[in-house]
Amino acid sequence: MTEIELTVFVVDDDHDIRTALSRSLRKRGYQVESHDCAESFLQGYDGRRAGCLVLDYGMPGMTGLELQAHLAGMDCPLAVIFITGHGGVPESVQAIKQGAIDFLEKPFRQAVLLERIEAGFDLIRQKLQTCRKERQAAALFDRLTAREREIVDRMVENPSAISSKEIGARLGISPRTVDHHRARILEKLQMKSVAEVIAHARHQRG
Amino acid sequence: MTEIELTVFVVDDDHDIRTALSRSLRKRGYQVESHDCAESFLQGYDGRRAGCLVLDYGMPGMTGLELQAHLAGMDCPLAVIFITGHGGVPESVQAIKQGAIDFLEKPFRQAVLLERIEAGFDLIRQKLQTCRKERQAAALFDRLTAREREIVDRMVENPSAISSKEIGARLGISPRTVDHHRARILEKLQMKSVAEVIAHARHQRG
DNA sequence: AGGGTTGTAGGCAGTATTGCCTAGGTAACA
DNA sequence: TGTTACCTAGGCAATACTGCCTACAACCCT
Repeated sequence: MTEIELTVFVVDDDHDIRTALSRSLRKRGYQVESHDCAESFLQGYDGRRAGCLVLDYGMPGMTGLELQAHLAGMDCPLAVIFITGHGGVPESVQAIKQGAIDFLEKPFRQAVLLERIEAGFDLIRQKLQTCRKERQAAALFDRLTAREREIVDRMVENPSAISSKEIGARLGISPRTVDHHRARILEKLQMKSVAEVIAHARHQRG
Repeated sequence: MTEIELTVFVVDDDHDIRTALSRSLRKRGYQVESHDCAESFLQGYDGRRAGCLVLDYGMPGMTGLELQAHLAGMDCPLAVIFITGHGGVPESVQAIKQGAIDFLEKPFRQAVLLERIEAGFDLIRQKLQTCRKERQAAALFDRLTAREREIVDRMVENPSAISSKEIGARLGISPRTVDHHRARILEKLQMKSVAEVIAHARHQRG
């Protein structure tokens, strides 16, 4: 499996911290990208690059918390680690509740940050792994035609009425035609039973 | 549906806070139970009573964090709200990561605590609801005999090989006997298709 | 105009499932 | 020693599914 390159994104309005962190992380072999504000980061981020976001909590303009909330809405492969000079308990509570993996008060020891970054990378690797599997499965379903998908939907919605007769009645077509579609569906999804199709589809859609 | 009585458990070594909170909460109609230490709470808690645990973070003996961790291991219907005099950011981060719904610094406004207690109650009501449904479904599966459960397991594990012949071969019994068991299974689970059984079983076990 | 895709539908043979019947063996239990 | 529950397994008939074939109409694209 090709290992995806993970990046540490550093977003902090404090120039000294940015350069210190960047240099230190690069020296340790990390791919680093730093920005002086949330807006600048967002401009260069496409929603697909993966890694850790080391994020200052209190910045002029869009705050770290706002950026985190915005990213959470995009469901992107980033683990957020807050670093803050003045944040307190309520701020940290909200950040963690919103999904940050940690909230460090400046000054912090680099060793702690490095450890958190590694933890974040692990998390993201796992997330990407899961995501990849889901995409593979979704790709199979995408090959179905509209009618075929409709039939899968009927079966998923109501697994107690999956006979050709019942589905045919629901869709107003001949049971024989349902047989036909079902055969295509099993073939396209590379599965051997309707039960398997339903199990997979449910797993995907929740 | 009978509404389950939710309790606010107050655990704090500070006598004044205990009495003030208890009185205030009781006045508002809450069922309150207070303890001066984690051990005392645990002695009286059976793992089933539901509600909110308003928990002091720093107590002599077992700390609030330790109590929370212990309760988390029991998967009990309690929403934990920390209150603390001296805790800081790292403590609050750990508490939230462990599943606390909030972390309030003393002194806090009662209105805030009340709001959080209500949020906790909502959460717990939802959890109980989900739990009830799961138990109902599990109760159906419990009526299966060992052999029947084994057959369900085979079908769940490998939904692409659910024909009587295949399962019979795996279990070393006649396909005809598998037919028999399957019929019993569908009858006992009140379902109409193998696909339905698999979908439900998967949903239950993850 | 021709070719590909999709949805529709039927025939036919082989296989699978289902419901309803019987029936023997074993183990637990009163 | 019965009784009960469970696992086993077969017969038989009705129903359903599967795989292979054909066929036609609608639509889109070239």
